[in-house]
Amino acid sequence: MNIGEAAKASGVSAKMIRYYESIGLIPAAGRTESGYRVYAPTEVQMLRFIRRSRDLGFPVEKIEELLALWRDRTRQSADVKRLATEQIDGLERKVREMQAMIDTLRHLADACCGDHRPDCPILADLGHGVEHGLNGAGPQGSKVGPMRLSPIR
Amino acid sequence: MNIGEAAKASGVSAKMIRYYESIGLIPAAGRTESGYRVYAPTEVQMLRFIRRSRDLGFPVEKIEELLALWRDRTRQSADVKRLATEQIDGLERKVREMQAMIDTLRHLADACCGDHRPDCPILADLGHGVEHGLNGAGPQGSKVGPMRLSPIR
DNA sequence: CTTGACCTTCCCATGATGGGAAGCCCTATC
DNA sequence: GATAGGGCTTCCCATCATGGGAAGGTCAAG
Repeated sequence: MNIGEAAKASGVSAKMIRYYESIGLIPAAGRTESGYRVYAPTEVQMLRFIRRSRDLGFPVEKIEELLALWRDRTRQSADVKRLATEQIDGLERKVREMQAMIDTLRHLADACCGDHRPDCPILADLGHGVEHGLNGAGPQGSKVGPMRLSPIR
Repeated sequence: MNIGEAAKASGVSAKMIRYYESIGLIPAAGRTESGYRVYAPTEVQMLRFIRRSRDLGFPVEKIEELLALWRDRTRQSADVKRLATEQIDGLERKVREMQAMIDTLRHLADACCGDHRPDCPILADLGHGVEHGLNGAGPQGSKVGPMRLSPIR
């Protein structure tokens, strides 16, 4: 099985397979006499493992740990579960941040009539940087809200 | 006002101010005789605009458009609103993707007892790549679900 | 005049991925 | 057997927004 076939079978692009090898996430593949990489079903399975982990949002660094646990017959499932719950927590944090952005944006967009006239509360907010009253209840409204979030990245 | 003061006043780091200037997002700042950048309140306001737009998740490319509309007295608020709703749509798409990951992960984590034993449905799923039965109802369950998502990025 | 805090430019790194060039290899077809 | 086309190899570059740091100039307070 050469790299193209392994890529198709695993869902990981040939480019990424080489990359994963270069950073040591997977061991160096065997080679034919002419230098082509050769993959056994075991290695394809490992690539599928990686692909699936990526699909769940795990960074390569964490996938390294997951792979180590996968290979370790004496692992403790608690370690795996911890990685999973940490991943959940990280994703939920990002979701909360983005949801806050969405809430602010929707509030602003709702206030913008979106016609041919130039007046626009969205630009007014961005330019002025004032409180935008997501809590319409008045001046005693708490200052909490979807503002000043750390960037997503 | 030098770059450090402008950074503090706007919430944009000096490093990023220089970067924004280098990519043409903001016009080149004035200079003192000795070469220090000088910022007027107008420019600080523009930086705050950028900072706030970034906080709402807008990429620099879109901020360029927002700034252009901000400066354009003959703009149509519909254009601003379109940018905002596109941003909302993009964020919501990402939230949905992440929520699907969270759902899958939570399902797997719930099935993992997380003790000292090596048996782990999380690793079994990642390694085997099988259906993981989010719909516990049986074999007739639909195949839809939080699988094979495009990466977040 | 020295010291420390600031400024300047320039280079490098991130994380995961793709694009592309230059060159070798393999297979099928003529 | 020659040739064409597709696949493989390595190497470099780009992304996107941000930070780190080095080398060197500048400013203000003591």
